[in-house]
Amino acid sequence: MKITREFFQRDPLTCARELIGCELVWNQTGGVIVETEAYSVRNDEACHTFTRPSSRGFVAEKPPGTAYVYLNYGMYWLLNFLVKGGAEDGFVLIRALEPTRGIEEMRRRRGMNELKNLCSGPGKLTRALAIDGTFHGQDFFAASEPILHAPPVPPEISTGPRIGITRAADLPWRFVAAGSRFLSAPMKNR
DNA sequence: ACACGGATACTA
DNA sequence: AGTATCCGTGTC
Repeated sequence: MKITREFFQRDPLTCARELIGCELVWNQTGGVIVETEAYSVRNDEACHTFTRPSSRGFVAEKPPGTAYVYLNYGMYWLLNFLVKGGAEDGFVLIRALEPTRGIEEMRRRRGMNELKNLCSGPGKLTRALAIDGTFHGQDFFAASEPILHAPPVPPEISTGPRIGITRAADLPWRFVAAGSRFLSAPMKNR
């Protein structure tokens, strides 16, 4: 089932949860999303909109579902989707995939053989799918080819605190496919 | 444990 | 122009 723009016209927590299990495909490479994080424009000091005026402008101007891609630590592109038009605006960060498409091509781009290491992190999966800064602001729902597909059956989900942040580090806004071996880090039980 | 690396947004 | 911070990864 194809994901439409309306999917992203809800709050970030709902979108982050329901993206787990969806297949993300770009140019014959991709996988099933097994880890996401929600970021909210309101009451979330970890969201880019809290410290970046350019990010607030992005939310104001772009339609829901737009790709928000930025360079972190000077080396790794991180992929988010803009969530807008529901109870809260914000972003969903895509943190890990279970590889399904173009595995040999992703192995080449990553210089890695082990399947569980290809897309098990937000910086890894963008490199595997060849996503970079040119994707920032791109509206995938204006294109003909869908890049997101909903699963026939929603997977079981675990939640916990987000990874790698300093502000609002206590909020349990990380979502993973329960028991997946393709995560960026193990989920703490709660 | 540590180095790597650059955009963004501050200060002045 | 100088500084602080940042949603990470591979190798040490």
